[in-house]
Amino acid sequence: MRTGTITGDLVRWYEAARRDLPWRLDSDPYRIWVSEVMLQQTRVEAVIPYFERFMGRFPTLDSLAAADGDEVDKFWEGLGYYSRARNLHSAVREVCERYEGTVPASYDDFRSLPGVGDYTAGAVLSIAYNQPLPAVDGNVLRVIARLFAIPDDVMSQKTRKTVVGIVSGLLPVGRASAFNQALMELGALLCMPKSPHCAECPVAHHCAARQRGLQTSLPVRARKSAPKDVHLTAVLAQTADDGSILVRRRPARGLLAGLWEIPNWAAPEPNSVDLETTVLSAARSQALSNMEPLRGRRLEEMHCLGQYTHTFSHRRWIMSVYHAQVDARSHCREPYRWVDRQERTMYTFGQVFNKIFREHLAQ
DNA sequence: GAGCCGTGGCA
DNA sequence: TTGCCAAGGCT
Repeated sequence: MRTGTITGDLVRWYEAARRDLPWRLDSDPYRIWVSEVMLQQTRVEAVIPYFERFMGRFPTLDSLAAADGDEVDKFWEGLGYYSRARNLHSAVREVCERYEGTVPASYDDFRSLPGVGDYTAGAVLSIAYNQPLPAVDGNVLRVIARLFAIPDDVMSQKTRKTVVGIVSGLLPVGRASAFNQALMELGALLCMPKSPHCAECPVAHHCAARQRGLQTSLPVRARKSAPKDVHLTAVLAQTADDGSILVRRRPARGLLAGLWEIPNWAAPEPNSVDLETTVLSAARSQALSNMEPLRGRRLEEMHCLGQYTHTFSHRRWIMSVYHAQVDARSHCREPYRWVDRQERTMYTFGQVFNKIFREHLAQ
């Protein structure tokens, strides 16, 4: 293998090995921006179908700016980290108002938009405009930590700054786009977390970790704390006449902010020793007191649909789900709403609720 | 700095 | 089953 500088070897490899991804068809800064936001903490394979669908509906920055927020949510449904969609939506509206619809090339201007941090600002401006800015994500932290055998926790701000400095020093003027993408592509295709493919790596001969046999023990990352258990009771109320269900909008801030849900509440102390009938009657009385639209009504029939466990990044829901039948829709106000099967598909739910729908409601 | 904020794949 | 991970940002 012909060898040169890290930068040269990396860019040469990238030109040959780069994947054809939908956001690499051109250098439209809007498309690249959307892709970068979707890719935050999310795998490429998961993003591709979402990106295609999103760009089909919102092909231009203006079309996204003009869209209704609830519709944007619907196109994000299932991707997670929903504040990304809200921030992106609000940011493109700001670009329309303040920059005449053109993604600002100024780092300070672009970086100040909601949802745009150091990484995203560097990535979009380098990839779309070829600006010589570092774009340090998880891939780059790993690749650089190995190439330079950095033994420190890569999650710390200090180490991150070190890596930013190293990348800045390697950045080739005029090839920033290819270089930044090359670092990330290397992390995704060869320099992977578990078993790096060093034999195929274009910069293995530059790699301090490989020389010292440290390639699988680097980078060092602090361990994340385990998600905390939350016990919930949820009631899927449904009318006997047309099968409408009662849904509720979640608060604008916090977990699954602004999305819709099957009404639920903190379960009283979980006591598995209780008889089923005791638990069921408790859920019934809670449903009647906690769900405002059901207050003073009669539940025709109620039974347990099962227990659903859903793990978020920092929390685990253990949710007992009940089905309650009522004769017809009752009066209801926000945040509650009765929706029929067709209307339901227009609302955005967290995946745990969609799973319950899939398993218990006719599609 | 540390906690919050989703999801699905995989060992 | 559990833990780890994947192109982070906000408070």
